[in-house]
Amino acid sequence: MASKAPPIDKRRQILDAAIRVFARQGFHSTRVSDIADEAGVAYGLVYHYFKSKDEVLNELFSARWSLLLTAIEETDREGASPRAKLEAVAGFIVDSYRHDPELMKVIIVEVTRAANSFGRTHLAEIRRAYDSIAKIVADGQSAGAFRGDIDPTFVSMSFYGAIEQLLSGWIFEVIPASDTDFDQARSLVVATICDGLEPR
Amino acid sequence: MASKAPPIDKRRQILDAAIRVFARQGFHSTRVSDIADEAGVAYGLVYHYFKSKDEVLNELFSARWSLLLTAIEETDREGASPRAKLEAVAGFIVDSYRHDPELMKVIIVEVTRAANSFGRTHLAEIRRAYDSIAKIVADGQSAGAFRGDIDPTFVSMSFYGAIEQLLSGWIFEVIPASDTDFDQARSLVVATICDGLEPR
DNA sequence: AAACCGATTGACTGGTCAGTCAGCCAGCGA
DNA sequence: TCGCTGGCTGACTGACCAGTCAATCGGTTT
Repeated sequence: MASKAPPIDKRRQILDAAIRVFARQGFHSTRVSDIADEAGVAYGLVYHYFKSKDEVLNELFSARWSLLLTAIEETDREGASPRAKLEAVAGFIVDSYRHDPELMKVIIVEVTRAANSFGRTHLAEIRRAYDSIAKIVADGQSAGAFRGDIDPTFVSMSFYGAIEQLLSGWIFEVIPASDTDFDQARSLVVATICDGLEPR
Repeated sequence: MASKAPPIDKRRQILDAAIRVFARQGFHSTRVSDIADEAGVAYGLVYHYFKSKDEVLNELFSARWSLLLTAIEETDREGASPRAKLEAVAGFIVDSYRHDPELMKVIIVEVTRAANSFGRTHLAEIRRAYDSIAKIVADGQSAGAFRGDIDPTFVSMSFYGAIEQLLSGWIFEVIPASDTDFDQARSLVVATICDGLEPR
């Protein structure tokens, strides 16, 4: 019987359509009617499932970002070497892009880098990622694996900023994006940061 | 006599007002009337000096960015060590923020990181900065000062991304911003990148 | 078969601005 | 003194679009 199938279906359909349209046109220049058209659904239905256009983006961001936070915190708890932890974090972010470039484009361009609009709304969630990375670095310093004369917060921002800039480069086709490039990028960022961090 | 003083005056007044208002409210949520009010000038005068609201931002960006490009290319031509060159580039960007935080906030938030709107328009100019940095790295590799197994483009993106993320942290008060922090940040980014880059 | 109910539809409205334009005013040259 | 020019003014308009809502549809319960 599975009586409650349809509602979930259409809602998901709208979210998926929104990813495609936001990625293509950007949040500000997509009309709600664009989302409805792309989803093959009536205009009003978008408002049946979501309070506003903003809420659609919020949901897309929060769902994905919480996966990322969980992955980072999980990695940290697993107790590998600090360097391996950073490698895992970089890997997860890069793989997120590899797996669903359109969604990651929307998240980075419209939220993470849109600090004046949606970035503000989600600042606490975003900051949690910075903090988790900083914690990995700080623990690495306590354990003597990283040198202690650098502020972990600075390192965390640089590390995340470097990764995000590489993603942006792929997103806007400033730099080539093949599977090889993805793997190289991950090692590069970690190697660069760590070889600068490790005691000499 | 200096007969042509007034026109330049008001135009500058509008640009300065725009910096303040864009920094405070963001480009999208400032009305042209906000700029006019802030400048103490009639609404229509903005359109006397500028073709559109967009053109005001374009002018702010291009004027400042070309200074940055000149500074980078100048530094490169001066023939110091590759590491010193990168230090100079990082220093110039950080000093730009220290000197005029509001303008740099506007440039980064509304252009550099707004790759879907103004970033697109100015992509070529932005890319020139990446390319200049990549050239410094590539030359460093040829000279044997940097190890050669890393793509200069990747390094350039990571380097710039790290700096921009630190600026964003200051702009949105995620990390503290004192003179000491500025100096530390500059050395940190360069130290991290270079100590990872230099042959061991 | 009749009442009911949530999903679905899309025409319509209200508010918001970017950009226009008709004209004002101050100084200058004739 | 009288145009004349060009910086300057701000009320107005046309376009755009998020969000509303009254109506319809299809299935389920009584």
